[in-house]
Amino acid sequence: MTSSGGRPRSEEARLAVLHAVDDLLVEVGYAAMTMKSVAERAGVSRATVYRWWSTKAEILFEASVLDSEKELAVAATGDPLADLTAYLEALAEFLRCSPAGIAYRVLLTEAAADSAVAELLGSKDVLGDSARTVLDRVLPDLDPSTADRAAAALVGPTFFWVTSGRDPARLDARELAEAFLRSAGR
Amino acid sequence: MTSSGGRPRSEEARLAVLHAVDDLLVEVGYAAMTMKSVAERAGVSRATVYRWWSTKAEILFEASVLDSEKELAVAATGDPLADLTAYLEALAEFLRCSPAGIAYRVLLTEAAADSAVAELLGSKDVLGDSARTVLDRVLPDLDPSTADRAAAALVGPTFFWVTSGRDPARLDARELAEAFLRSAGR
Amino acid sequence: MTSSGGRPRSEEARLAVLHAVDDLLVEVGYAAMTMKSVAERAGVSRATVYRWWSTKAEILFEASVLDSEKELAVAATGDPLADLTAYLEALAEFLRCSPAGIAYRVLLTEAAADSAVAELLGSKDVLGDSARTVLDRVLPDLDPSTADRAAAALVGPTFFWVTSGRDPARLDARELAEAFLRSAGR
Amino acid sequence: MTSSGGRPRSEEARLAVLHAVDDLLVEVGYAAMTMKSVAERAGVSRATVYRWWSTKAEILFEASVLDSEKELAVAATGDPLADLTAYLEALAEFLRCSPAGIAYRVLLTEAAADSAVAELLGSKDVLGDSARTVLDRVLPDLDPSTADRAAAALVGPTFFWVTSGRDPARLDARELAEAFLRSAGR
DNA sequence: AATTAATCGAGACGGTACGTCGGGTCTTTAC
DNA sequence: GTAAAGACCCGACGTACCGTCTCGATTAATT
Repeated sequence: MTSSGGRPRSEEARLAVLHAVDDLLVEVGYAAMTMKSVAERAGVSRATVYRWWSTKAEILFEASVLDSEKELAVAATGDPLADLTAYLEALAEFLRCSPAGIAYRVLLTEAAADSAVAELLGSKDVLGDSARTVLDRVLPDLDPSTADRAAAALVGPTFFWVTSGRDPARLDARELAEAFLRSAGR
Repeated sequence: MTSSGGRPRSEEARLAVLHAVDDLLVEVGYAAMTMKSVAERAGVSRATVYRWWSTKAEILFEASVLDSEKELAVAATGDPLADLTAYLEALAEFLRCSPAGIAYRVLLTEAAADSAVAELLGSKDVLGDSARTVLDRVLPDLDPSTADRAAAALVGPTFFWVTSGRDPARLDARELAEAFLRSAGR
Repeated sequence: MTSSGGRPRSEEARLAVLHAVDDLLVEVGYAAMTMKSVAERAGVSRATVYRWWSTKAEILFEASVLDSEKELAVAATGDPLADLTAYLEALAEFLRCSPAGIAYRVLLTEAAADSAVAELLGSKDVLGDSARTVLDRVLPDLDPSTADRAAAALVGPTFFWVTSGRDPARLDARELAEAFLRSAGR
Repeated sequence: MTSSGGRPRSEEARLAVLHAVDDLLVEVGYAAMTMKSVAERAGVSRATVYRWWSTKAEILFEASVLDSEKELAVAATGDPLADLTAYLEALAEFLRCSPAGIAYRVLLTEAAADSAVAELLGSKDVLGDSARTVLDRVLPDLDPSTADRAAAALVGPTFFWVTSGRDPARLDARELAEAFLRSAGR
């Protein structure tokens, strides 16, 4: 038997850690978010953190995936332009404000240098998946082999705008949606 | 007189540090690139590093700006499509391989959590400037007030593709250039 | 309960540090005996040293007190002159050769400039106590109010001789003991 | 000629350094008295300090010898007891308060570990010389071969009392002088 | 007077120790 | 068998002083 006897894992501790990571990320940033501070914020011993996660990145990834799906989901209206506009607005909000979104951006950069993080991210294409979900709806006859290029064309401008710290007020989701449809030949 | 007396700053040491950050960034990544390792790689004392730069980010920024301009410059051919294609190819290469480009991406992410880094980056819009230079050439009648949105539309897809770790071989600069011109209405 | 949980302090580490200061003091002297070198010699991390002692002086004091009592103890023979002679010989040996004695001398000097060290030393009068123990035996009717002056008269010449670096071979403990008894009116 | 031309050494700088050392020794102690702080206090560049002295100890020794002789000199009264009492009072004052005296005590301790300092001190027996000068006067028929033991008997108790941080008010120079004469057999 | 040469202040240089902090591990007791 | 407490070793942090060095500027004695 794998688990005979013994004290069961504390779900309370697990969630406390995931929330602590979200909080600390927006409060002090990735570099200053130490395993020690996570443990203290969560009211958990450091050993407990290490028992379940090896690195900051792992905790962050688990916390990010936990929230990203529902934050990037948009209701289908039947109108392609409206759907795309809603998605781009949700995307900007996600990247700019949500702990899950910020965590995702941080992990993307860490992945550039740390192959373990890269592999972690490869296991779930958060942004690509959400974009393709919307694209399947508004462009049902899209060639699957180029779907990810279309996703990049859709996500890219907003992603760059937010990531490069430009003024979010000057980001016009509707215009970007129109431009996307126009370039897609529609 | 402003600076009488004293041993002059060693330009040799300055360049050694700037090259050391470039090297270390690609070799071990941002997090593992400690001030100590920078000093040792540069063959310079830690005190000398701290004398001229406060943080890793400052060194990285100076190193990045040093190289970015010439790496992102493309010759004018007279053909809009060719110019844009060449630019997007240089951009992908810059972001994916160049130490200066990787440094820039790292700094963008750090800026999300560290306002000092954000301010640093605000002093020079490396990617935006290079994109606008090309846009001025191929779309001379572009409204200046929306030039940065056009720049984001041009840069965004490639930026996202590279940043999210997608296969560079499947990135088609010519197609992206065409899509951009199409969405721009020629 | 006062101290439940937690790993107990390593007595091994404590003794290793106390022995390391003894060794280093005689090998390289007080100034060159850095906290770093103490930790390395003891095979202990610097953090562990700092966890239990704030300064070199504190370690040295603990190490000194640990050994001084037994090194300065002399057996009672019943003969005053023999007892005093034996004590002065032990005293010279202690001050000149014993790590504990050298540590004590160093601390006395440091106390001149550092009030924290002065307070430390005030908590235990190593030399005075040992001298009074012998004096109680050989001069039982000594006025307690002047016992410390008698102690200074007994200890002083030997202390000065050794401290000022004079030839130990020319130090005659018996003669000093006789002179002391003579001046004490006995 | 050995020294043709060139700017002569600044006597002003020399004295400024010697005074700075005295001041700093009593203000911050030996350990905290860095070469840098000496230079700054003296209003002199560090290079100038290093040009003329190799170590703190050398500066301290030169400063100490400069003052010690006159501070330990006592007028001859013709009365042995009065002469000795005056000397012991001057000695206590010197060791306890005078920068030169404190410097001397510090150097004695450093000498225990640093042979260069020991050699420096061997070049001039400040305390022994002063004691022998007085002894020559009050005990003219003293055997020269045991003069230094007598000096130790005279100086020792006061030296120990002050060095071990005992209350100076309870130090009775006259009583010590009487005890010395008693033990010397008149 | 012009030259020469050793001095001076200033301050950057490569080192090293400082005392602190976070890394991850381990040991103990409590649940 | 998990959890909390906390000591352990390790190594980077940013600072300060070490002693050396390269400057430009000053200051006499020698040409």
